Amino acid sequence: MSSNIKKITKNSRRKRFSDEQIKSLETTFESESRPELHLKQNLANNLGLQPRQVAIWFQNKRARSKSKQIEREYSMLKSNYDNLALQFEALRKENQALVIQAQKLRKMADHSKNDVENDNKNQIKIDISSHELCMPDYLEEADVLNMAQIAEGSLASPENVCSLESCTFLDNTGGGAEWWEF
DNA sequence: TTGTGTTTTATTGCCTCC
DNA sequence: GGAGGCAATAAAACACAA
Repeated sequence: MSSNIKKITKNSRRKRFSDEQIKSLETTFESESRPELHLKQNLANNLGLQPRQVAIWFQNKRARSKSKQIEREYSMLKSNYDNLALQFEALRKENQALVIQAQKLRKMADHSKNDVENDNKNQIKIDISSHELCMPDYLEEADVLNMAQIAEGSLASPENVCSLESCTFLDNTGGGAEWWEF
């Protein structure tokens, strides 16, 4: 900025526009943010301003409007991001739980596979109270289990009799397998 | 009252369009 | 090449806490 212009600026003591002037400019801006020359000249005449001042006001107003719009968009994007981050964290935890569950199921599946392989050997021995029993082909695992429980006298009533499906045999990894010794 | 931060008016330099 | 727009910036005016 030249010193000449600086002097002019200092001497001419810039004043803020009146409320009425601002209101009129704002109203025009709402309908036309880039008014043509003749409209700016009309506004200047009506408001007692220089056309140059009106042009500068619109220029500055467009800049303010643009930066406010950017702020709004930023806050919207930030809000969306925060929501997505929350959803991501919830899904991450759910995924973690499912991975653990899958590992347990895989272990259980491995145990079942071993059982089937051992069935095929056609020789199953059960060690109950130091007695060793062999399980014939026609016996199911549940039958053997029930027999073992009966042998131990653990079945106090008929309702305690359970099948393979209803028992927790497969749920306790390794717990039920202790009954079998091959 | 004064120091400081914010808002508003104005300038400058660059770019695009006709 | 001139007119007009935009980004960056200066500087005056204003708001407000200490």
